[in-house]
Amino acid sequence: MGNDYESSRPIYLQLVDKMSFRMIRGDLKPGDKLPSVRDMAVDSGVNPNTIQRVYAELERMDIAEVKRGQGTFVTQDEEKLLQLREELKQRQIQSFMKEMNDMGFTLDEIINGIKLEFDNEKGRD
Amino acid sequence: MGNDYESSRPIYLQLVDKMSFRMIRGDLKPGDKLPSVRDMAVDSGVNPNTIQRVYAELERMDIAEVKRGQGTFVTQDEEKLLQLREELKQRQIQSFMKEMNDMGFTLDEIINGIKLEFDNEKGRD
Amino acid sequence: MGNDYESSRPIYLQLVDKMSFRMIRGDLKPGDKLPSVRDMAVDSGVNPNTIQRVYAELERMDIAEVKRGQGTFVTQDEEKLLQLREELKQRQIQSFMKEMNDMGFTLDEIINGIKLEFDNEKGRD
Amino acid sequence: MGNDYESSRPIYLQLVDKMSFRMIRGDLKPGDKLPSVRDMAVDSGVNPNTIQRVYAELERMDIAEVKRGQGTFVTQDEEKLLQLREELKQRQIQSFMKEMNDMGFTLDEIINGIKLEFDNEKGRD
DNA sequence: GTGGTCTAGACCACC
DNA sequence: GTGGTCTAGACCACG
Repeated sequence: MGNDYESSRPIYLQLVDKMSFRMIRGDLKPGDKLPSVRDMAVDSGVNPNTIQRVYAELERMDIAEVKRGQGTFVTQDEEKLLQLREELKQRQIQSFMKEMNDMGFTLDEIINGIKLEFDNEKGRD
Repeated sequence: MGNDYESSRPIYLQLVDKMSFRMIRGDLKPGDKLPSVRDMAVDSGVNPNTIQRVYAELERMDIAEVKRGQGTFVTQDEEKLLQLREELKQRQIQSFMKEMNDMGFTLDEIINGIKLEFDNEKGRD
Repeated sequence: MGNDYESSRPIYLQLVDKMSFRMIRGDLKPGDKLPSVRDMAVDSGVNPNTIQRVYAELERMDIAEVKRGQGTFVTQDEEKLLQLREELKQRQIQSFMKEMNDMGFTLDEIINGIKLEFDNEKGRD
Repeated sequence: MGNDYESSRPIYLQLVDKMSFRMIRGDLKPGDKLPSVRDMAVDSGVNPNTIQRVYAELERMDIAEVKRGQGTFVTQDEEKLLQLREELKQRQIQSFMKEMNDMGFTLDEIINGIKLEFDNEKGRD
């Protein structure tokens, strides 16, 4: 039954993640302007209020700044972005390692499996 | 009211995972009897039909065998369990690596982060 | 309540067979939409859950595809259908031959009897 | 009460079939004595009245003769047995061919499939 | 006792 | 509208 159900994590948080990813990847650089609330609402097929909430959350995380009348921008504070990058990395790794540990996999198995997967991915390019 | 959103993955699939984990960890060994449908339903706080579906799925995966009137048992075929273990490992790794790749982390960053996390975990024992 | 249960083969499997037959006969062609779960439930005088199980089984057999919100469709993979056709053919033949063998009929008797029956059928057209 | 009900065909008719099969196979030859009603009732785990009905039916079919005080015997009339054999053969074939026809198989496909199955069976001896 | 099937009716996610 | 999940409770076959 090819069900996805990837996660019922609230849409606004999914969008927060998506924007965070773009920032720490460098797709969105310090000082870059984010799409307008209205544009992003249309692009995401979502209510503008939801985007409003996304931008508010990004500002609360100190990685975006809202300038009234101009729009929303990626923070100029590069340090903040690096910090977020590290946090996200370790958060992902921690939950991954907990699961793998619960299933009884050893460190070697995990690292070998990761290298294998990495090579496979590279091969597909 | 007070929704968790912990995961909307269907309960029956969560339980399939849970039982699979126990088998590949060795908590449940080949030939072991699984709890009766009704017992597990009570233990899991779930309807017996849901457990029935779980056991049917485990049988479809060839990792459990149903003996009518006697109960449901872990397969005797150890090979099947090892196979499942590898599949689950690579499945977990694949989804993890996809996410990390999307966030722009390098292989070295990931492996170093994992070793770090592993040492921290060990330190807590 | 006037239950039939004419054969003790579960209703959902009888319906799986019925749909399989229609597909391998070509009454239902690749890409054709199957009746909605609710419609078929009414037509068959059966609970929608039973039909749901039928469609899940057809999908598991890779001869139907579920498109969420749109309906259930015969697979586009014609190869799969031909494969199923062969399987069903040999399954029917096997159970027939077992019975005939139990009754002590020879291969020649069987084949001659079949040709005779075939000619009679043709004659009735 | 160890009831089977495997098929909902009445038990007495199932037993009639079973005895017929033995006769046309030659396991029971013309003039052979059938088990006593009481013995067969015990063997079959069935009420003696049911066996009474079986033997009555076999007599009605002219393939068994009841001799009061002596028991029930396979008919001496070999012709009758051959006739029954033909009837059963054609009855089986007819229902088989109807099914195969409904599924859309050609005569050639059927005959080839049967020869294939026959060779496979022989190989297993 | 065991698991297997089926119904009735509810609520959800997707389009 | 579509299918997917889950509950509650019934009855069945098997041992």
